[in-house]
Amino acid sequence: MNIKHDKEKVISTGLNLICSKGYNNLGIDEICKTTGMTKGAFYNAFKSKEQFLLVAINAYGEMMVSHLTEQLEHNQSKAIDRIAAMYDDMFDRQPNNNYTGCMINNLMSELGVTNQLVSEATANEFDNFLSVIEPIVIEAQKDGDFDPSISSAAITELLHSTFYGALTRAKSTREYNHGKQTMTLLINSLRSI
Amino acid sequence: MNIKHDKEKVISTGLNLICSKGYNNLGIDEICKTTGMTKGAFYNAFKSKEQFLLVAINAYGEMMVSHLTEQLEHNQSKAIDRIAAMYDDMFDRQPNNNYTGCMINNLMSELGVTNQLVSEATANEFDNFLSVIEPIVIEAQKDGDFDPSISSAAITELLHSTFYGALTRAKSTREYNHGKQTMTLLINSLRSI
DNA sequence: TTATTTGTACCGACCGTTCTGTTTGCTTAT
DNA sequence: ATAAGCAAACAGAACGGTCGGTACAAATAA
Repeated sequence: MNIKHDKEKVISTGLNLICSKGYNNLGIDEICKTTGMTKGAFYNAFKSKEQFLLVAINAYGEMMVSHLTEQLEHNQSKAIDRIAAMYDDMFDRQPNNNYTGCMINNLMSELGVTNQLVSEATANEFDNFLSVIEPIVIEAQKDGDFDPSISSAAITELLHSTFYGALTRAKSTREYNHGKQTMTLLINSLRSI
Repeated sequence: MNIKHDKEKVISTGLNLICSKGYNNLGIDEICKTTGMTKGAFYNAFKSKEQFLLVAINAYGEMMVSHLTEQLEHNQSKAIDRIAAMYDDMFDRQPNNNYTGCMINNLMSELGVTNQLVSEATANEFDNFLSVIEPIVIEAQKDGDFDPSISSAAITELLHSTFYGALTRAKSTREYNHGKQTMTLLINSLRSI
């Protein structure tokens, strides 16, 4: 049961490739070559390219959930500020990531219409992200920073949808300040009084 | 000099195919077969698949600009309501379009990182859309519905970024009411007083 | 041994593109 | 009017390359 090129490595490498090149534009050969594994090992570990994608989506989702959780965890600053800082940080990372954006958002867009399994998986991961953010939104409502009469789920969805829209735009402009400003304006508009 | 399969038809057909299948997942053969033309005719009209895409982006952009202009043109209702109605209408169309979303948004996501020409073209079309919407935002500011102290460009960008984010999400959930509610919440949050 | 994992050659299908040859419709000379 | 000449438009077979996936023997573990 010794796997030379363990799944972990292929997944994390392939994940980055999918992020930057997209799914249809990425070949198995390139995944293998980049990882340093061979096709035999790849197809021994995954039954198809699609299944590999589903595994990668899952891994990416878990990664992001723990990243978001960490970013949002309680510290000295207020909930609304932690939310703002999290989105700011996400945009700040884009230049270093060559503006690859978010894998989930990219795949929803590329395969949402044509691949049922992928669209279900990405929709599911999106919901996972919302589940991490919503408690902090509720906290901000309790702080009186967000209007408590508005559904916390609706606010959370608005926040993350806007984030994804601005992130997609950043991919083509290769510029992240507009995105940061857009998120800031949104959060300020949601601020009660 | 008579062109049997005039460009117009190929472009409008191919445009819809790109919208629903994406660029990398769509072959010239399928474009030709769907349009009823042959490869000879296709490559006589376009020098490459990429050039065809650029032409299609342009055609789609013009189509959307005139559509948006029409939707937003002055009528009995207030500017802010026309904006809200436009986004509502856009979501209402999604089920009929099989949740293909917006071609510009899709291409920004799929090719933004890997294709310079396409990312420039899509960024340009996005700006064109903003140019159509911003005057109506200014009108809403004059009506006192949007805060006039906020940059109209920033408000417009926030509106359309959120729209794109929610549209992408709709692709994977195949459901458009969340998107409509998100846009409504955003517009109400932007409403002054 | 026996079972599992790896490396590599290979398959058929499909890709974007180019090719050759044919049709088409306009121009021009008669 | 009509026929020759011509260039653009068309049809669709063919090309080299790449794709996802498989076959199978060698290597490695149990």
